[in-house]
Amino acid sequence: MASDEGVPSGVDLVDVLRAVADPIRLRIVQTLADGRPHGKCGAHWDFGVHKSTMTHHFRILREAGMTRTIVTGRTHSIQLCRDELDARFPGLIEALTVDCRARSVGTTG
Amino acid sequence: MASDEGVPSGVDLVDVLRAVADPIRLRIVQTLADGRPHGKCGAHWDFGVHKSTMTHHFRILREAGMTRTIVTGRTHSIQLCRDELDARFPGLIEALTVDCRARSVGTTG
DNA sequence: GCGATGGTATGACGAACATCCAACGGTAGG
DNA sequence: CCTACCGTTGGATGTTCGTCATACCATCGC
Repeated sequence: MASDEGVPSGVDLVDVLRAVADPIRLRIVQTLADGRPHGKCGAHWDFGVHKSTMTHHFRILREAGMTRTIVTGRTHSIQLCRDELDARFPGLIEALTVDCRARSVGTTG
Repeated sequence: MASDEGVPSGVDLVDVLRAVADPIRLRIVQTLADGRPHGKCGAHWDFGVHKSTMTHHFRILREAGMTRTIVTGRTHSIQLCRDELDARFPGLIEALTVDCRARSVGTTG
C-alpha cells in the first residue's frame, strides 16, 4: 500500500463508494453535504439503530477519508471533507445529493 | 422479480452505489461509460478472476439496473444504460469516470 | 467524589458477498 | 451428430458487513 504517486492519494474512489453504499451512511453524507459540522447525537440521526452502530458508520465514513471529527468537550461533531472530496472526485458529492435535492424541490410550494 | 419494467424507477441509488463499490465492477462501469456495447469476453476484462466470477459481477450490475445484455448468437454484449442513469442520477456516471478520464488527459497529447 | 451524559471499544452473530470449481445449455462449424 | 466455444447455474467456502449488547472512558454538573 501507501503508493503515493503524483496523484493526491489517501482516498480511494472504491473506498468512498463502499462507504456511501449503505442507506444510513448515504443519508449521513447527504445531511453533511452542506459542509457544516453536525453533532453525532443530533436528531437527524434517528435511524432506529443502536448507538454503537452509529459509531460504526461514522467510523467507516471517517476511515474512507470522507469526514473529520471535531471533539468539543464530551460532544463530537462530524464534518464532511467537501473541499478535498470535490477536488479529488469532482461532482461525486453533488451527484450523491442531487437525489435528496430533487425531493426537496417539488414537495414545497 | 418484475424485471420487465423497462422504467428505471425501480433503480435505487444505494443499489447503484453498492454495485460500483467494487474494484472490478467500477472498472467495468468506467469501461462501459462510453455507452457502447462491449463483449463479455473482451480483452478489457482481464481481472484475473474466474469466468463465473465475471458472470456474477455482470449480474450485480444488471440487477442494479445499470446495464443491459444483448445476446447475439452465442456471444453476449453488455451495455451501460447511460441515458437512464444520467436521467435518474445526473452527474453520477461522470463522477465515476472522471477518475480514469484524468489519467487519459495529460498522458496523451 | 458521585451520578448523568456522550461516545468508543470489544465480542458475538447472522446475512451478504466474492471467489472458485464443476456441470450444464445454447450456438457455430465440420 | 459430435466437437468446440461462450456464457450461465449451483454448490461450497472463507471473508466482510451491519447489528446489537455490554463494558469502558471522558466530560459535565452538583
